[in-house]
Amino acid sequence: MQLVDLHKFKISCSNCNLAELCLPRGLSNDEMDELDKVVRQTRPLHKGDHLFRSGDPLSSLYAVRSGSIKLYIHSNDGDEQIIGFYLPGEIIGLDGMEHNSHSCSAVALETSSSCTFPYTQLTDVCKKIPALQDQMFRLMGREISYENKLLLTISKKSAEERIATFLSSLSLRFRQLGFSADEFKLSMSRQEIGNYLGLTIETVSRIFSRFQKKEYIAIDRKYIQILDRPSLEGLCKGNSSDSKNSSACS
Amino acid sequence: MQLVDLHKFKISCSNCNLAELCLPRGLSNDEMDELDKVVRQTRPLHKGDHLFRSGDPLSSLYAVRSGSIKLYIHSNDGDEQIIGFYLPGEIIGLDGMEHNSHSCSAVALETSSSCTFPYTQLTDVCKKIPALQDQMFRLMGREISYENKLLLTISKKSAEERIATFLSSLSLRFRQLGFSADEFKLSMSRQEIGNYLGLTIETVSRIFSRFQKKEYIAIDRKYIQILDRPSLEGLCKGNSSDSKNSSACS
DNA sequence: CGGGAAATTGATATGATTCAATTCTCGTGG
DNA sequence: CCACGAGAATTGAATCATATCAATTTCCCG
Repeated sequence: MQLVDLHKFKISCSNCNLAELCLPRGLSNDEMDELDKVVRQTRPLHKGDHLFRSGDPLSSLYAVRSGSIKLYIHSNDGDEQIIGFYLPGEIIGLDGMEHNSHSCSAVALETSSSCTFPYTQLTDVCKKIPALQDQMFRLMGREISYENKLLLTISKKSAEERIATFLSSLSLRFRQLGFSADEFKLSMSRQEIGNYLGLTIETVSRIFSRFQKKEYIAIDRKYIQILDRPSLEGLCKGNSSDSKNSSACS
Repeated sequence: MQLVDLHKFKISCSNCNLAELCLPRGLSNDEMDELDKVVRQTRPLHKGDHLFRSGDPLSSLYAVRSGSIKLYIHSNDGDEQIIGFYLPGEIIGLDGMEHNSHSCSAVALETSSSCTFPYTQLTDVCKKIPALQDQMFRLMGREISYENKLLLTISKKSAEERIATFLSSLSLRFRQLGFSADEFKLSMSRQEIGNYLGLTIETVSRIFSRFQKKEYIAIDRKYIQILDRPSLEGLCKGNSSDSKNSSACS
């Protein structure tokens, strides 16, 4: 097999199994062809590789295709805050649309790949395809709602509740991707989980141990199993130790 | 003067002194006329009146015209989290674009007025006017960046730093509106400031007292004066290090 | 005026952090 | 292939920042 054969692997939204979760959601076949003219593949990212950094001009938006990407900002006195962990089908770079330059940085947590949508071309296609504009608005609205909820979690919840919420959210997203909701790998370190949730690494570790002792979860290094979903989701709502009634815990 | 005379006061972006901060930013005169066909006035809101509530269908986006509006969400166990305080020229309702229904509630902190942009009409105009779509994207990107910074503030900063950041941010926004940056009225209660920043009312009160003793500020009930801006801004190193318009905090 | 919510201030409690000491893992090179 | 070293994670003890509890005081608003 020769190098030119790689052309066969040209990224295409029409053939992508993530299309229904991702940018092309809601597009007709013809419209998707238009989007396909714009989308580019990106070389695979290795753990630690940056997709973009804070301050870079906004050349593109990106869709995670495989693996996972973390977004973070830093303050000028050195603090770093992780904004989110992004899984396949999720769009990153939206924050950069304010000033046409990225205000956060994106780094791969593991070997990952992404699709690239050059920004000016993308907005041009949006102008031609109303359904794409609608979807862009939806995605940005989702990002805003997501951060609203995160704000509530960090500002109002105890350490246990934050971690329960984090695990429930991951679990839900894996299910939506067709993976197991009860058993998955955490691609981020305890340090990163703590940073994201406004906790120290020690607190994260202690709470994982506590959850394991209570048999809410089983955790081995990076691999985690949800054993008692009702209890875990009870915690998301703030009920200290009530294992009854559960509901969406995003 | 008769009631019909009120027609004279039909809201119009073309004549609005906030146009450069608000949705019509960057539009030509012709384009602004298109937007004017869509914008509606809303009856004045009194303190405590809701513009919309969580769960309401997204009928419109709103621009604050005068006064101030707070947005908040609540969790299913009753916690409430204030997401932001919105001043004239700022757009609210964007979070509802995910599911076409509001995920947070908007309430007036004082007598306020707003402009209403019926959502379907607005997106239709966006499809006709590329510059308006661009501006919508910018505004949504701004909202996302704003929440990123807030997340950092709440998750990584001490109580003093959070309050200093809050005051600096308000001050900056008042200046951009053409009001005094050094002397203004806090339209929100201590309770609401605390809720917004993830602190209790007692902590907020104590820190205001401390800042006053140190002569960073003078505060009399709702009226506040910035006396020592450098010290205050020294306390809020926590804002994102974007080199562009890095004026004050957040 | 007068009642009640909002704000202030002080004393105490506590959840999470910090400091410290191991233990565990994994990648690397001999 | 194994041993080694360094980072990651765990666990315990002490500390601290902020919350909670409690008591006034202030100041709107009716």
